Amino acid sequence: MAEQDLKRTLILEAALKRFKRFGLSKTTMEEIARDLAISKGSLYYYFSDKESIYVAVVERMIADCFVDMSDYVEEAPSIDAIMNRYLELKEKMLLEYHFLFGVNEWVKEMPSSLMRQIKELLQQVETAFLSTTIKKGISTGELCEEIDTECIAELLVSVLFGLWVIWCKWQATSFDPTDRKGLRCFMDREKKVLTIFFNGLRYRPTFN
Amino acid sequence: MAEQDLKRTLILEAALKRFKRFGLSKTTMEEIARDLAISKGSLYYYFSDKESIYVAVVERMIADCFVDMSDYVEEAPSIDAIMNRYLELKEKMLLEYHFLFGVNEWVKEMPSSLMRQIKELLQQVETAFLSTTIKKGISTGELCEEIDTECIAELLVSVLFGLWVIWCKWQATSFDPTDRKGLRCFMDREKKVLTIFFNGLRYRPTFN
DNA sequence: TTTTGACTCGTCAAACGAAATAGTCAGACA
DNA sequence: TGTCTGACTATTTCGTTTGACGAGTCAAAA
Repeated sequence: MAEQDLKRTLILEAALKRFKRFGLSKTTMEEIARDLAISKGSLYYYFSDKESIYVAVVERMIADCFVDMSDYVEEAPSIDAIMNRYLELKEKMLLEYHFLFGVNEWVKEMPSSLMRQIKELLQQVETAFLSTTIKKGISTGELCEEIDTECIAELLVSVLFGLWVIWCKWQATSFDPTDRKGLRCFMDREKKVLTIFFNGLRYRPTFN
Repeated sequence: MAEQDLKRTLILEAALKRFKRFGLSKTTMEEIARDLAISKGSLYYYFSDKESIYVAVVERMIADCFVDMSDYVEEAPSIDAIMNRYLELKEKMLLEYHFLFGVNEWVKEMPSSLMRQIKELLQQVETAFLSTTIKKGISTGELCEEIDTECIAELLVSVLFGLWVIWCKWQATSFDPTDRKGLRCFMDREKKVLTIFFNGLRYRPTFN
């Protein structure tokens, strides 16, 4: 049993390496198997299909990334501090996991149900994080008390996601994850939006 | 000369009717000509190509829509009032001109240079409008004085545009402009974002 | 000067075959 | 019994062809 889990983990690690560099559609089961010096059939012994490997990989990755963040929210001195660390994390994620998420595909085509699922997962985690952040802000008196936390967190996630999508789609000819300067510029926009947005949550929430 | 202008106007009106219902790619020069009971060749006497007709149509339409808004900004009692009218206008535009802008295409494919042009135009006008709105807000003391008006207006346009794109792309299976309920829901989000955003511009702009 | 309709040419989408790849399974092995 | 394999099938994807449609031209007519 523990043996099985170990094997699964090995497979996920090998898969991650491939997905990270080539994305979902450009890595084959054959290749993953070859990297591990096993046969393709074995992969199907541990995982029901390619999608489930992919989902597992992404889940692990997201969990890893956000574990630190969640811890940090507890001890952070202020909303601004949380935001800065959040932006750092996001920049690193965009840089490193651009192909894993298959951003290219999201931007061009109609999203497949799998991609919807991944996007849902990512946004859920992000919403949860922002939600606790807002709650913390309220408890420390930094933010206005009358905020519908969940709703606003979700809205903010949408805003950030939208900003990202149009960035990928319109700014460059095709989004180049290694273009540090472009990414910088994008992160700057995100930062500005976050700042204004949170500033807007401090007092007088006139929305209903 | 005036004769020519009249003819051009007639062509643009006929074209608008078609574009509005079927979009750019699904209306042919033949059809526009037929509607006017003239030959296709005549169209090319007045316009160099299909694109230039399309651009002219869109320019007219945008100008028509924003003329009222610009006037209203002068006399409006408050930022909130402007926003409400702006949202009304936008809802009407989305409902009526959804196909004219070819939103479907934007969302799916890589944007063509024509679509970039149209998007640029639209955003330019919208930025100008929001910019004057912000300036007005500053002059009446509603908003903080230290705002980089142009920059923030542009940012806000991006945010709203992003919100719209992801709405079209992810929410429904395919965006249905006649789905009043969905549109309502979307406009609500826009309103919330605008409210929070402008609230964030009132005091303490801690962004640099 | 304006209009026409027959003409060309490029584009795009359906059709199709071939190659690549996901997924299956009966049997081997420990 | 639990794990693994490689040959097998089924499906997806990709490149090519082809035919139709529509943009744009132009010589001639009004």
